[in-house]
Amino acid sequence: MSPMDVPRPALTRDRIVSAAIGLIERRGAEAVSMRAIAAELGVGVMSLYNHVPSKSALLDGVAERILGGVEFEAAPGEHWTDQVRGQCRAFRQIALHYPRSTLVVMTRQLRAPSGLRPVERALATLREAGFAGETAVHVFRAVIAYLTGSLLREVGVTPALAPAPRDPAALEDAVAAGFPHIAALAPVLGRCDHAAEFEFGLELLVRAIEALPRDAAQV
Amino acid sequence: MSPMDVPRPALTRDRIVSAAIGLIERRGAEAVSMRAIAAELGVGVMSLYNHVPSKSALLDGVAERILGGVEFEAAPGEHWTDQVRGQCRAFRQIALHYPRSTLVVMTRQLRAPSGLRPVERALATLREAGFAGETAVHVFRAVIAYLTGSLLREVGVTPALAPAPRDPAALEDAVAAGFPHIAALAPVLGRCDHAAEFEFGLELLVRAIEALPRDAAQV
DNA sequence: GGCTTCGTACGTACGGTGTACGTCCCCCTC
DNA sequence: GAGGGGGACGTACACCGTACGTACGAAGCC
Repeated sequence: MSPMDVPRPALTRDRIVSAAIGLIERRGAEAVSMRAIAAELGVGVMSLYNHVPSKSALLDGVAERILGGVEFEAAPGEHWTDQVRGQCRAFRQIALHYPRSTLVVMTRQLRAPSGLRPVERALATLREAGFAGETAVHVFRAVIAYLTGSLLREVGVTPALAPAPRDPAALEDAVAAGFPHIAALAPVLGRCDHAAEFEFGLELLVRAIEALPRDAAQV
Repeated sequence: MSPMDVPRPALTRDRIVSAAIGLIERRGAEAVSMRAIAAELGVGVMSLYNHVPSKSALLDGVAERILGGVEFEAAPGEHWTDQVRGQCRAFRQIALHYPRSTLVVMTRQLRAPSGLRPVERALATLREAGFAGETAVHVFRAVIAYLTGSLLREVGVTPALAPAPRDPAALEDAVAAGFPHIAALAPVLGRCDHAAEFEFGLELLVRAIEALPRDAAQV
């Protein structure tokens, strides 16, 4: 009959994940509910559970999908420090592309390959740069920590101190409350060029890593 | 009458905040509900709203209380690099003292003085070390990013890659899936001494900051 | 072709959430 | 004692995740 002539595209885990991502980016992570996703797909709520065991697993799928979209391939002859920079910037790019999903992606610990591929690439770069196993992991974890903090700030999960002292009243309050340095730096604290801050800290880290002793320096 | 002879301690914003912190630490942040807090205090749910305008404001209070408990005073003659280290470690101490509240504290942007005091102390240290305003803020933000990422990992909000390859099967999977470096480093990746990792990255950052040009070096 | 089987979509229902609203009662002031 | 104000409380609403039972359409078998 006619309902068969307009078959909706089959309900699928992939379509559900896509709808969830769209919903998060459009209306925020806390607006995501199974009902909202079902409505978006024009489908009953419980039909989702035929393809996804739980909301938590669905969010795992969101993280996996987003993480899988990063481009991690390095230019062949690139210096290892530039490879590190490139991998960090690749991470930043996806975070900016899916800003409101960033916290979701970062808080899910996934064992799936899409989560391990960036780890593999980073460790490869560091070991080829001449860092022994133990040191490579230390460096890796330090960089990850910086990345996590930077990106969570940039997407607004964590405060940036940015729009605070826009008005002079807050500034007066600051100096009156015994915060002279904050008052003095208010114009600088009021702005936050995320790209510049990211590069500043990244350069700081890369230079520090470069100064570390290596077992077998190459290139 | 007799109900007056056993007067419950007056319901108070402070007591509500304390109950919330206790609940978060005992049963996790997602177990916090107005009903659970009220039950903990032996009180009706809606009575809470006489002292707290909303759950969000209550969580602000939690963040404020915890942040206010940090000890930021520096030893007088201390070198500025040791002051930086000390302030970072102070932050880590509260994070470890309230592990399950850490995400709540970090994701709330508060304008209250208790949130600004650590900022003021950090900026004072950096400016006294001879960093001009702009640079001081850049350095401050880089350190904050590292702190955020480190502590969120340590309290378990963000994955640590730690207990993954406990069993040899996962390791075999890793090498089979084309992750040779992960496989090779599995024993190192399997452990994560958070204190050591924290100090490693902190040292990396402090040395890098020390190498930065300063307008007026002192001490 | 007829029958069975199975996967998927769906409606209903339960226990949870934050909180708006109205009521009641105790205590303080006059 | 009378009046008033503030805090404690119960109820109610809209929403959440999801367990459970049902109904229907396609596929396999005789």
